[in-house]
Amino acid sequence: MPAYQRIAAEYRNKIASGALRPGDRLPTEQEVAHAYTVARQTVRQGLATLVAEGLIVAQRPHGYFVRQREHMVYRPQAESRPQPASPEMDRYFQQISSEGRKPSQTIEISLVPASPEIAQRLDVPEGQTVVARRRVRSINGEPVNTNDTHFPLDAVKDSDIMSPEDIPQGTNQRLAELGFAQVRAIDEFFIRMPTPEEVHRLDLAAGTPVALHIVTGYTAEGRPVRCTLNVLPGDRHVIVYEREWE
Amino acid sequence: MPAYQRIAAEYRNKIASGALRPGDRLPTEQEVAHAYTVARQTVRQGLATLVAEGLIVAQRPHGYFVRQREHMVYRPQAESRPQPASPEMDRYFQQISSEGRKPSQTIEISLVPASPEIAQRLDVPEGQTVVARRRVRSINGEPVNTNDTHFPLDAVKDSDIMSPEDIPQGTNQRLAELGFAQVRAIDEFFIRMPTPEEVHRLDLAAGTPVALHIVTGYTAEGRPVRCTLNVLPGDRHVIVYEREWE
DNA sequence: AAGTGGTCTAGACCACGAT
DNA sequence: TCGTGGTCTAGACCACTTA
Repeated sequence: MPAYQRIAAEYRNKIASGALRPGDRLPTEQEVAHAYTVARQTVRQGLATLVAEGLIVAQRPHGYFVRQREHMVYRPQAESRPQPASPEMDRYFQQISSEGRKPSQTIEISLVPASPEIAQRLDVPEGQTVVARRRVRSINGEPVNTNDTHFPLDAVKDSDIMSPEDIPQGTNQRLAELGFAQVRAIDEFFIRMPTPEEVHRLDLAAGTPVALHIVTGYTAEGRPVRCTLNVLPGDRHVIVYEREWE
Repeated sequence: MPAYQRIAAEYRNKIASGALRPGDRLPTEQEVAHAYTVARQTVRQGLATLVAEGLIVAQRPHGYFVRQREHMVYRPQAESRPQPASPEMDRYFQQISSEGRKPSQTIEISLVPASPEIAQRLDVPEGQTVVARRRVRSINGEPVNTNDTHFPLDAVKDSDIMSPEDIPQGTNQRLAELGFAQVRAIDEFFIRMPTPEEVHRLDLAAGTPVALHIVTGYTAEGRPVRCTLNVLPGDRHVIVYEREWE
C-alpha cells in the first residue's frame, strides 16, 4: 500500500475508533512526515484524501482538525402535513430538536429566464421569464441551506410574492389566495458535490456533498405553479419522512 | 488565481457549457502542462479538483474522461403505497423509466451485534444479536445500491427470512405473516462521502457522494421490527416522493 | 517573528493496458 | 514497447494568523 494511503488509513481509523474526536487537532504535516520518514508532499496527499472524504478540515495556519456534523431535521412533509402523526415521530423530534438558535434569512427577488430544469417542471418554454425568490437560511449567522422558489410570471405578477420581504403566512398560502392552491407536490433529491458557486454561497468545507431537493407543486387542475430548488449541505441536515401503509 | 484553479475552471466551464460532453476525453496531463507552461504536478492538482467534484474520472492508462450520471428512480413510498396517485407522477416515471435492464442481487444472512445506529432504532440494547440480511442490487452486473435490513432476532428466528435466498413476496409480507405487520415507517437520509468499504462494495468513482437511507418500520403497537440501511450512490439515483396536502 | 498550510517546480520511477 | 496516470522527493516561496 502506498505511503499516503497508509497515512490516510491511520488517521481514518483513529477518527472511526474515537481516538481522535471531533474538534481534535492532527499533528502538523511536518510531524507526520518525520514520523513516516516521507516527504511533506506525500503527507499532504494522504491528508487531502481525508479532506475529500469530509473527515478533516485544514484551517490555516492552525492545522488540520477532525470535523463534526450537526444534523438539523429537514422535513419536507411539514408544509403539507403540519403535525407528525405517529408517536415514534414525536420521539424523533424530541431527540434531535434544536434549542435556543437564532434563525435568519436573506431574500432576493428576480426575473430570470427558465433554466431547462425549471422549464421542464413548470411546463413552460425554456428561457421563458419566471419569478425567482432566492433565500439563504441561516442559524446563528451561519448559512444552513438555500431555497430558490420559481413561479410562472402570470401567476404571481402584481402580488406581494414579488416583494423581497418575508411573507409570514408563507408563499404557499399567498399562492392559494391568488387562486393557485397546491394540492399535490413531487419531491426529488439529487445527491452530488456542490458547484463552486454553492460552495461560496453556503460556505461549504471541502468534502461536503449536498442534496439538491426539487419540489414541484401542482394545483387541483394538475398545473405546476411552483418549483423550488433547495440545496442541503450534507454535514448540516438529515432529511426525514414519515410514511403509513395504505 | 492560482494556476491549478485556472486549469480546473477551464475544464469545469467546458463541461458546464457542453463543449465537453459526457464520455469525452480530456487532453493528457503533459499536454495541459505545455499549454499552461506549468509543471505536471500543477496540472494534476487542477484535474484532481475536478475529480473530487465528480465531474471527471481518471482511467489509467487511457486518460481523463467526463463523467456521466444516470439516475434510476428510487421511490421509498413504493413499498407502502404501490400505485402512484397522481398523473404528474405517471408522467415522471414514463420519462425516467428504465428499459431492458437485467436486475440481479446477492444476499447474505448473518447474526451480528447491533451497532449503535441499529440498536437505537430497533430499541434493543447496543451489541444485542440481530439478524442482518445484506444485499447488493445490480443492473447488468454493475452494482447500483446496497440494502442491509436488520431484524430483532426473536421476531424472525426459525423463519425463512433467515435463509439467504430471494423471498419473492418480500420480507415485509413474510414479517406480516409472522405477526409483525408494519403500519408505519420513518425514512431518514444522511448525505455524506462513502467509506472506503462502501467504495469497494459499490465500485464507486472518486467524487461520488452517497445517501444513506435508513428505514425503521413499526407495527400497529408501535414496536420497531425492521431497520434497513440503504446506500445510494449519488451518480446512480434520484430519490422521489409524492405528497398530497392534508 | 514564527509557524502553519498553500502553491509550485523539475525531476524520478512505477503500474497498467493497449499495440 | 509505448504512453498513460500514480507515487514520491527535496527543495522553494507565499499567505495568513497569532504571539
